[in-house]
Amino acid sequence: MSDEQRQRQRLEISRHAVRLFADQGVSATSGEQIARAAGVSERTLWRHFATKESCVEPLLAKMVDAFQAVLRAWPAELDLAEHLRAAYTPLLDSSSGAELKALLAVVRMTHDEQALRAAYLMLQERSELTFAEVLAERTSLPADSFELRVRAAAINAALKVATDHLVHADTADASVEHRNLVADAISLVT
Amino acid sequence: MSDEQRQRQRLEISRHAVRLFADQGVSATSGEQIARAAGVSERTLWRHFATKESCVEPLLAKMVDAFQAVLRAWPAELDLAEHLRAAYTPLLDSSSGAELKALLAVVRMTHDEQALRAAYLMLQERSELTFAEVLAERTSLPADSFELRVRAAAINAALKVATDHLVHADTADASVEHRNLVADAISLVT
DNA sequence: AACATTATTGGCAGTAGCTGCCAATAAAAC
DNA sequence: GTTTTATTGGCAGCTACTGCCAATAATGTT
Repeated sequence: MSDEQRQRQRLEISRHAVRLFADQGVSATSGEQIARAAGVSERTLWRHFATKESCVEPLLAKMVDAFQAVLRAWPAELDLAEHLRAAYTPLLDSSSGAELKALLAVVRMTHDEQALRAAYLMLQERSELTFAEVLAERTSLPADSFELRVRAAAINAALKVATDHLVHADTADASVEHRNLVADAISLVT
Repeated sequence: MSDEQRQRQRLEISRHAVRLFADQGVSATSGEQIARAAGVSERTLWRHFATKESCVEPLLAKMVDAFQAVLRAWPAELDLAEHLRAAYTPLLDSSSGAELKALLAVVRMTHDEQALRAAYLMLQERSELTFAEVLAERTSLPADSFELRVRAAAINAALKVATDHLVHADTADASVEHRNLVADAISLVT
């Protein structure tokens, strides 16, 4: 229960941080500002996040979770790309349109602010690990095998490129576009 | 010419930084120490590197360069994995055994020190871009195409996983082992 | 309901990574 | 040999972050 509270608070802080980052830029936003906006002392802010850039993590993690859920629903006998095209509508489902816009805004910001990009890549690598776990359940591969890790990394990389690509030319319906890009990318590496 | 001098100095600083990092750990090493060890003022250190972690970049870039050279030598009609198995001995050629050990030590350190891992991932992403350029020359794919970027990302991810895997169980002849791991990994995603 | 215990928070002081600014020195151009 | 230009160093300063202790809130016990 206590842990759940903590996650909620982290997400709350994350929202404020992302809004400030989007409004003023990352480097122009101080930890003090984030703390004040979130109604918390600076000291506890740093207890929740190691760096100010990592404040975006809880929000981004929602995207990762959504994708992970799709992976979990993947029947082992089907082609992954096809499954994605059929079942991948998680962002529209699990979050409001505003939230999706915020997510894309963060990813877009990572292209200008180096430190934020680094935080983004760190999160991606964590997601790679969870993808590997899911893959281990859905396939016959051993959980700690080299092949599994490579495949998880490839899927992760495909997801990253697709997301970056979408962010640069964002269309009317980003969610549908993202689904297709991800499916295309993954069909190339599997 | 001036730029070449600059690169040399960066590499020189990088060596000292890596040695200090390996000896005392990253967080226990201060920018002042790095500067003093490299015989340069702290101010100019920060002119050369944006963060102390990024001091490892010039050294790591040598590994990337080596791999890139192998990619460049890839005949378009051959299977990439086979080509790698035949032609991939760059680390032994281009650098001394001590330098290879230093490289692996850095990669190993990235697993304990978060900030260093972030710097490592940033470098990897830069290498992804250069891989894409080389691929554009060696294949018939358009230089800025989505498919090309996905393939470059997959190769990059495979290289990363293979390197990480090697670092955890380093054998007597790391170079040969690395060649095989990279070739295996890439054959899975191409 | 009152009290003891434990976890979470805040304030304060301090360290260190980094930046801007100007003077000093070195390199290059002429 | 002098003017110009690029590189370096020193200093001051900001802020991201940490350790430490007190305060408050949450939780459990009787």
